[in-house]
Amino acid sequence: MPTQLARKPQNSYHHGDLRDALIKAALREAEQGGAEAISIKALAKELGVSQPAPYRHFADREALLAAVTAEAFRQFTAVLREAMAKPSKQSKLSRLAQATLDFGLRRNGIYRLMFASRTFSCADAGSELHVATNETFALVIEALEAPAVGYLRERHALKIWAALHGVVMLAEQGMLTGRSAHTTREELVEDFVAETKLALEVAIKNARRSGKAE
Amino acid sequence: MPTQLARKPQNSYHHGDLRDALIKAALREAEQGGAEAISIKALAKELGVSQPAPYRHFADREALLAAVTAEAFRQFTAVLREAMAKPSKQSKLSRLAQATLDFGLRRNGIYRLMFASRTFSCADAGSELHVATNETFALVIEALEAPAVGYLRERHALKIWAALHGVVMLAEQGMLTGRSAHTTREELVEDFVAETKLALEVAIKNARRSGKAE
DNA sequence: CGCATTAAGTTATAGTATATTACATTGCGG
DNA sequence: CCGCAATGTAATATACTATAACTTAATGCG
Repeated sequence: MPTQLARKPQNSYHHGDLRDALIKAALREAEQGGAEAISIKALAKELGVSQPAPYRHFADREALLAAVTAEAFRQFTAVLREAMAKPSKQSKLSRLAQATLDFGLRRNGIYRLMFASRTFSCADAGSELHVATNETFALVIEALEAPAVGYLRERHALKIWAALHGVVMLAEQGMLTGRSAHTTREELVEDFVAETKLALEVAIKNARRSGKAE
Repeated sequence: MPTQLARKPQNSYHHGDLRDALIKAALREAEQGGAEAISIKALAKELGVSQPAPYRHFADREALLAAVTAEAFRQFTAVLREAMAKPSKQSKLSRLAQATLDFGLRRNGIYRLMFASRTFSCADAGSELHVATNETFALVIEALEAPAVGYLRERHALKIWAALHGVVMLAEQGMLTGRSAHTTREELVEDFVAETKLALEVAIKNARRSGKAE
């Protein structure tokens, strides 16, 4: 028998909270195999309901993936927030960066799911998924620990995010290992962190100077 | 052995060059929808052969994807090489970087296929796919226009590659547009190019100094 | 040249997935 | 208590991967 949630009636005709259970179970499946490992049929069987039951809660597979991806982003954000909160010798940005790498590699199936491209660009602007990613991005900006000077924070947040994303993606498929045995992933990430800090500092100084000059 | 026919004998029982035709047709399909858009069945129908025919040339779908991905990497490498070859005011690295962005966005389905993670890590070391990616990486190193000093070139090549990859991936799914309307993708890429040049220059200088000191 | 061998197709079929339709059950508000 | 919407089930259509068993064409060798 599938592991039921303790929340609602176990033996009843209705599941009780199928939608939530589907998302959680799908996340477990995606942990290893990414989005491809998520099968509506398999999830239904695991949760002890008929195959069409999930379609009461999600229009199609894409809709389920979008919800799962949003939940994954929320968990990601929570992990980053925790990493940034705990006291450490490292800077906030460094902790966020290393936590990103760690999340991306440890939970690589989920990470791949999060950036699987189709789901995000198909979702509309106000959607649950967009809200979730915005929160993640806000955290990256916060990690910069920089004052708001024009659009500089956003720009550098985008840059470090892109760079981290690239490292995680290349590392995930083993394109890093073997190319340069002398450089670890962590070192690459720390390089990007250092360059980001430096570039941001310089940019802010320039912006202030030209701002005063006006 | 007779040289392969460029065109298929249409009336013949045998296709003539089904393997190659499959790869080319699959690339066309992937252009829009990525790896998911590649269906053995659909390809067979399009090429006018029975559904199981492709299995004479590829053990399973994964094997086909690996071959298609390798071909995509070769095309990618060719595009980069061309961009680097033509005379320009820009540096080689800048041209390679912008060409990467352009390829990644214009042919985004193919680009996603190339970095779809599973195919690469499943292939073994000497495979066609690994050879193809190694060639791409060699081109990135070449674009740095730096002397070989220890593992510095490899390291910085990895960094710029990861950064570019991150920009392309985020841009592809629309995670860049809307976040910072003031910064274009091209500017982000150029930023990374500039930082890479600077960092590499400094690193080489340091390495030479400490090398002489020893 | 005749013939075995093999590469490269074919039809038929099994297995699994998504998704739709029509019907059944439950619990809740009026 | 009744109506009804929410949520489940059964049955089914469609699509894709993959295998098995058979057929055809080309090749190489005595």
